[in-house]
Amino acid sequence: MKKHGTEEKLLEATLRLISEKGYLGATTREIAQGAGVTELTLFRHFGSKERLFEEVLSRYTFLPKLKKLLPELEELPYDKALRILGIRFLETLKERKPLVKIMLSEVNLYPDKIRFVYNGFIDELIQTLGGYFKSLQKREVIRRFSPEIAARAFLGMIFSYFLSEEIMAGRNIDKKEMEKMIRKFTDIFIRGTLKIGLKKSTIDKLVGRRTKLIRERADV
Amino acid sequence: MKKHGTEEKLLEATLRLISEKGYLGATTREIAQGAGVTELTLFRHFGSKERLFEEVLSRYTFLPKLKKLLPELEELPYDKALRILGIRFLETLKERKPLVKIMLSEVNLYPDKIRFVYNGFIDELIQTLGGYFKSLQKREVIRRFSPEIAARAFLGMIFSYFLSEEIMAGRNIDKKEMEKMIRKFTDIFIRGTLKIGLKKSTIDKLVGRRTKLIRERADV
DNA sequence: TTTTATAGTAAGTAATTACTTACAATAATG
DNA sequence: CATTATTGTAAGTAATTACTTACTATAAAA
Repeated sequence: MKKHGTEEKLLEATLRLISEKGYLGATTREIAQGAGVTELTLFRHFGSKERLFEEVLSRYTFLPKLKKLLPELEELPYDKALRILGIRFLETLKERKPLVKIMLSEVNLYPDKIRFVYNGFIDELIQTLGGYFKSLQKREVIRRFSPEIAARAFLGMIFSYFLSEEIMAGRNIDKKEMEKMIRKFTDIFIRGTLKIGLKKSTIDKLVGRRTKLIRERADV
Repeated sequence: MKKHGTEEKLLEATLRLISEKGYLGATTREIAQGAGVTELTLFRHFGSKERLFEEVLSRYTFLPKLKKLLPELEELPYDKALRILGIRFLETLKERKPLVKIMLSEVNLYPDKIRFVYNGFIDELIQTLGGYFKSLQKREVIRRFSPEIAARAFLGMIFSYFLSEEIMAGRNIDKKEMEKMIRKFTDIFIRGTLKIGLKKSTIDKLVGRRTKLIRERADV
């Protein structure tokens, strides 16, 4: 008479198996077996495979714990704040790896359901980080640029790294490597966003552009 | 008596349907129908569904046209070179969108086959871009950092943007928006990598770090 | 003790799947 | 014209799928 435990086990097994074999590849029989119950029990609790899947999506969301990190960050130096945020982000991705896998492989089959989860996650993230950038711009620590685009850039570096290593290559990013990569990413990003008195001519010279010429559009 | 046309049509239908519905979701009947032939014709040509899929993977690879772009880049100013490369990269992703989708959603089902395609693509890309960075480091345009990691960072920003917009949100990135985003990404990246005489104390002050204190490790 | 909620056993449903077999139609090639 | 390669039609295979029905077992709650 342990209804609660049963549903939990079913949901966990579903998350695991669908993330491994995809929605169509994970059969209800397998899922039930993985949860240690009968297939019939699965249907008695969730009615259909699709409803079970929906339950998984609504239950295992990404914790928005990054949001409440924002006030703490404001008191830290810029570089350290970014590093902490980067590491937290990467840790969250690792924790929620099965969910990330599901989102990537099931967008086509269930666009609405997946996008709902994805947007809730990404929007919040970009807003949070973008807000942090805005406050730094007011304090004249970093220069003027679109905070949202910069947030995309920063998070994008990290996510692609995660995708490449953990999802595609199937490797495990350990803590040491993680910190090393985040350090290098943030290093580039910080110098790229800092408000330093850089004369345009200095950049031009370094970059190898002939300043006198009429600037042509990037006609690629 | 047009064998060639038949196989081509089958391969194209396979690429399209698997990218839309996944390997398990795309049935041989549908694929045959999509190619305008009988299901039997499909099996006569490729023997099995899996072999047909393998053929698709080996045929529609990412063109390594970025590699031969390298010599041209060396003659351009740094910022323009990066922008061109970024745009080319994004264009390639858009052209090969079905293949990207397949790679993302089928890594779990066919890890080896997918990783083969993926690695061939990503390695070449990182090597190419990394090589470009190396030469710029020799010419003292940009500062010292790991060229491969920087390449990952740059490409990662763009890929995540593509993933978010085109794959997850299902939107189409038009040329105008594409150039705008690439411009902003490269802007951050270039300032982040340029070799400018930046004193550590200047950075520290801006960043808000108290330089006198003992530097603590990023104990996150 | 009786009831009730939750589980299991066992058997079976209809639909769909990848794939096959036997045979006929067609059109280019020799 | 005869051959040969390619496609089609039609029917069917065995396996698997999500899901159902009828009945039993068990343990907590009443």
